[in-house]
Amino acid sequence: MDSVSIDCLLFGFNDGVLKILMVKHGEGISKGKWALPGGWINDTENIDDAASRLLYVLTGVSDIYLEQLRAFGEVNRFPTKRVITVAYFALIKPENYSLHPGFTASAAKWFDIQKVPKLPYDHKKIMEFGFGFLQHKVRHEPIGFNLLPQKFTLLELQELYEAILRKPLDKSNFRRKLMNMNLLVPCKEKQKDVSHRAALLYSFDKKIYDKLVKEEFNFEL
Amino acid sequence: MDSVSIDCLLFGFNDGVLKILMVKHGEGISKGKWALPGGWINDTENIDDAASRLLYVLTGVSDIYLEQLRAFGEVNRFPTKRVITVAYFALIKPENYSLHPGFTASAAKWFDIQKVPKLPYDHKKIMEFGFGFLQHKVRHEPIGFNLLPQKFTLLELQELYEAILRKPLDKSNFRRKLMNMNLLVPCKEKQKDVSHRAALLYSFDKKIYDKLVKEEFNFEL
DNA sequence: TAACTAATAGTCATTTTGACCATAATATTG
DNA sequence: CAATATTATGGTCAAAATGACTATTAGTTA
Repeated sequence: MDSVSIDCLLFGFNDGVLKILMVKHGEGISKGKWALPGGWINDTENIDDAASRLLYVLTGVSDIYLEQLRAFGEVNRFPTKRVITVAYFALIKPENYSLHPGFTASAAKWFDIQKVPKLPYDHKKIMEFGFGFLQHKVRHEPIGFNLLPQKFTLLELQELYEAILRKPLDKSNFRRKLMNMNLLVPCKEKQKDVSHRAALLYSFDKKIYDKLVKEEFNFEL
Repeated sequence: MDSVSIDCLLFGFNDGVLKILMVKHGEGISKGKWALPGGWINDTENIDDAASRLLYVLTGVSDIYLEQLRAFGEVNRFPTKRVITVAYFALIKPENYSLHPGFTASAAKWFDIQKVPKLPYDHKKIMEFGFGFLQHKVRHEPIGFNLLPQKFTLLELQELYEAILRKPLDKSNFRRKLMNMNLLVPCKEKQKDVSHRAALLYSFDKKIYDKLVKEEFNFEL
């Protein structure tokens, strides 16, 4: 089973910017290049488990929900032989995971999605597919639980949506729509250390969040 | 490359009922059983091409748009060895394709989705995933071009939606929503041989249809 | 203290929705 | 042939949602 591989596409959100987790290959034909964390599936593990394992040994990131994107299987996507890869997707808070490169990775780093270096194989295609998937997802499921800090302001949430959808949203309408969903619960706390009026902090109502994930939901703004 | 297979999930619509295309295995460990059309990927073909080829040799169905669903890779999903399968999905009009079983298939037949026999491997899981995919798709893309005859009545279209969503829809509201999309063009023809008032026939406006496929679209009814 | 920045709240016309009701056009039946 | 049945088609109406704004508030900083 050396003909099927895994590639992981992890999105994070930081300083108002969408990021992608990449590793530098420490060996093999693409040594020295940055690419998506990935590797070979063992014969004795489910592919979902292989994705978790590989992500962990390469980057140190574990205990996250990896969702399958799809398989990529162009004949010549890999240079030396025919390799089909199954891509996985996740959203996490970068600050909650320290990166520990290992196995075939000599480094691991978050890249601003707009500043990703040239990628080997069809990783650019995978990335673009995954970003499209994220754009679709954000419109039909609540998102943010895994991307924002526990407590956040409405503007931070809005900036997340704007970064994913790549378009400006109306502050007032965004606010109204979110509040009508009952998805957010106000904390008794305010923002600190800002050079203007401090905003109220909110957190997600886990119950309603989970309900909306299942329910089919529409968020066009 | 004998460790990756393809399985195809084809939906059709006939007599107001959703159908699934299945083949009877003519050889191998599941000889005599009905299952999704599928087989092995060659080393020298893209997986999308493998899906088209296998569907053709097994059932005679060709020239359709097959969309990848995802890979299924539980360790024990296949009895004799470790096999990862990539599932494909399509919507077609059964009456437009004559079935010619061949290769490892001794028969090919459309099954009412509610009356599918017990399936081998994880084909039931694949079918359920595909049906969920279809339910999601119908809410966010126009659907029907590949499922309904060239000219159809509004009630036929509504019955298609009801079969997929598995819930009754309000006739008047359905009509209004559809008409406001400008997706349908009235033909100058009416239904024939019905024992009640004949309905006007419609067909899809291909341009608007294609535009809506791309656009992100919302259809909650 | 004035200027600035972002938070928060509200307005309002328009569109969309959901749940109905009414009438029209055929076909079948008694 | 009149009554009945069946589906088509069109309309109503209140409630909710949307999009594009405007206004006010609270705190910072020059």
